[in-house]
Amino acid sequence: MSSSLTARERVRAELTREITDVARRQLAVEGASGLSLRAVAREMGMASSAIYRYFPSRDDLLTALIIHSYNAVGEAVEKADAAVPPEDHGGRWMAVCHAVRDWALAHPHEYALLYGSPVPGYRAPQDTVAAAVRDTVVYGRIVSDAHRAGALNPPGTTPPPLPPSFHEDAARVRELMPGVPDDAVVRGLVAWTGLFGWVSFELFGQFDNVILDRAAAFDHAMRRQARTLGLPA
Amino acid sequence: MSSSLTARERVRAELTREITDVARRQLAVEGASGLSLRAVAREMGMASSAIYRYFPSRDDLLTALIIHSYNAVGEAVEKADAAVPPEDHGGRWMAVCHAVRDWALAHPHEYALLYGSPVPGYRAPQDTVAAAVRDTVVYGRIVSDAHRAGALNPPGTTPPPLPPSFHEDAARVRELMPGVPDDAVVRGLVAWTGLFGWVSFELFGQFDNVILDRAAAFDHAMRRQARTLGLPA
DNA sequence: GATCGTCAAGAGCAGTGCTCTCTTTTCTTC
DNA sequence: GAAGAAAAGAGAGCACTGCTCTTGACGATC
Repeated sequence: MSSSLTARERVRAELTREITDVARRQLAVEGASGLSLRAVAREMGMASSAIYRYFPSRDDLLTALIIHSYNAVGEAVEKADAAVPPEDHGGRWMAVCHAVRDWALAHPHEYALLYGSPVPGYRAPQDTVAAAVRDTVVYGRIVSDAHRAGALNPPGTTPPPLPPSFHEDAARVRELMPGVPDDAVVRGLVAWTGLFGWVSFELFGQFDNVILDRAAAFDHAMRRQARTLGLPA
Repeated sequence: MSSSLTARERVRAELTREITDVARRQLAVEGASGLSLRAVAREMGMASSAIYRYFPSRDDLLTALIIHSYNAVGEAVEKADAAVPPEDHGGRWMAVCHAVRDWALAHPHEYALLYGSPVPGYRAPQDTVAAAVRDTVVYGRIVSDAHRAGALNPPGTTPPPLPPSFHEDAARVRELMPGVPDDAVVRGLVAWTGLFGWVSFELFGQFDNVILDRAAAFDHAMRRQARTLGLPA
């Protein structure tokens, strides 16, 4: 076992994992601004300076947590999508919506870290993007599948004309949803941002004292978004 | 002048205003996490402890800034709405959208403070809500006006059935958009959260390297949202 | 004119991220 | 197996933070 891994490398990997685990627990309780390297070190019974052997700065530790969280929500979305018959595109969309919301409600501070204000100086190194798009990849596949199956019906009204510059932007988005025409791309973007806009409003307090049956309202709103997208739900 | 205001009260009000001004400048540059009471005191040439005569804690100062920012975006939305003929409901909606986005782009850290993650321990005292809904009040008036004018046409497809519990929630929302039926309320909510979802995605980096002509894409997306709402734009 | 409330200032506490130095442990090479 | 190199831990210390407490000065009030 553990071929070509020295004892030192093994304990280093183990300690790195333990640090992120402790940090993740602190993040879940206190939020990003309450995450403290010294507190992590204290809980692990080691000197605070020793942490810097594993993470060169607090921001690097935060970045690790961000990547972890992106993967967590991405995995939740992947599982939710896989549990629905592939040809039921509307059901897959709803499953993704609920997966995002459920994960956000279960991990509010982590959701805030991903989709709220960028906390520290400023970040988003290149390492994060691969993990960051995992959920979007799933979503793009749903839209693409629906279009290929001819299930992506635009709403009855004639759409406003597309700005000429959007064609290039749509081409970049199309890498995630192959074959989908420009007009469906913009509808896809509107629905996707609408999902996160709703979840953020709910999580960040904008619905307080207004919307009380959050689950029901969310479910209905996302069914409406499905119509915008062109899916029956 | 300044009847019934002693000299002490006047200088106190003046100093309070100056503190918030300095803090607001620091917030604009550094962001909420970089706002420091000591730095504010330093810039004003006074002892850090003296600040506590005016704001009992850092969170209280932040709350004052939050209220200020809510009023700023509310005022921008009000002005944008007032500049469009009242019967042009679609134009008013687009004006509000662009007002929100323009203000957010001009004051990214303040936008993050309002619609991003709740930064410190947790806040939102009752004082903020009056200021927080100023923009929503304008929006509600547009939807209400459009409905009264018979301009709020639902899309062709038959909507999914409303959950029974939504009727009570809709009643609360209806205080901001009198007379609007339940189904239009939910469409109004979807469009409103979609606006902020899009702006947040743009501001918080989710569109980086994907959407480049942000202004054009935003304008088109909000025109699409107008159709969802039932407005021609 | 004495009194009382307000305000500014300074010192100090506990906490933070981070760096530097020194010692200990572990791995590699002879 | 011993010697040298590399890595890891520990501790002190710097500059910073929010916040509290005490002390002294000023201005309004009786």
